[in-house]
Amino acid sequence: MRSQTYKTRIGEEILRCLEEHKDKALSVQDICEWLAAQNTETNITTVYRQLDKLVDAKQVITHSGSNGKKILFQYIAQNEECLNHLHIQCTGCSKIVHLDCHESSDFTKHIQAEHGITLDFGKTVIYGLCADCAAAK
Amino acid sequence: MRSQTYKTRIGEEILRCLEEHKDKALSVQDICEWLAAQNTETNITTVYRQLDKLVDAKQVITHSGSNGKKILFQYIAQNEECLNHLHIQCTGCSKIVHLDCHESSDFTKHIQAEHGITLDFGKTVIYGLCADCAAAK
DNA sequence: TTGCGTGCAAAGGTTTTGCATGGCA
DNA sequence: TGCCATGCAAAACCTTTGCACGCAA
Repeated sequence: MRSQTYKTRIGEEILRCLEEHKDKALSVQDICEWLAAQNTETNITTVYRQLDKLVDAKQVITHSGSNGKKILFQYIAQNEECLNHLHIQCTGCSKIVHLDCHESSDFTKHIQAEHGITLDFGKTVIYGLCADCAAAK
Repeated sequence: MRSQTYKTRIGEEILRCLEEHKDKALSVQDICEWLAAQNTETNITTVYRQLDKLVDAKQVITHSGSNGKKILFQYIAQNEECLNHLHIQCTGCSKIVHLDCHESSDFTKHIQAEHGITLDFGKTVIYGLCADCAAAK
């Protein structure tokens, strides 16, 4: 349990980075480089630790990437709404699509009712290719 | 491009291991230990290389685990049928459920038609808690 | 002043690579 | 015999941890 949290420049910049890339999947490396480009050089360790705090505070959700090697830190969940629907990430442009339509919630209910499984939206990322990337091929 | 492939004892044992655990997610470590238990001691490097070949040959699909650290090697896709439906892994017992019902294919079609995204079944694992594990809590 | 945040270095774990040797065809 | 497969060691990579110092409150 964390008793208190200080507000620091780096912490705020990381949040800003995540907010500005809400629909993109970022790696820790990406965040570090973005910070550097903003003249906020920092150690990668600090990024990891800040992200841990943000995850604790439920402001950010983390996943492992489809490549299996690097963990990708994803979008910011402002009022936890992202914990109530599925997400798709385009394997081409790594854009995130939020599935908050009712067909998806029907699907979720079906999984629950027929297969007995309660989905974990915070851990799941569905991969696919978006129309733009498909057209670009 | 691989010009040829030899059939070796270790290669066959790894396939057997995957077949016998079709509904479980395995780590490379797990496979190694299973082999050792079958009196087929081997180097972990060999397992990695065999799995690479199996992936090339589309006999196996690999994913990164939900924890984000270890890659889990999953089931074997005998005639690629697993590349045509989604999979759910229980975060409790790591059992794999194959979603080959038509509600799922309706969902897939919806994603395609309304969101313009073609799902990548080979890269996607949906996470959730199965009924047994939920009851055990 | 107190104690969390940061940076650096080192450790830990997983996966990949290089090279010599072994084994299938 | 010709190549691919294997084993061992080392390297590469990502993430975590320890410790001293800096900085917010």
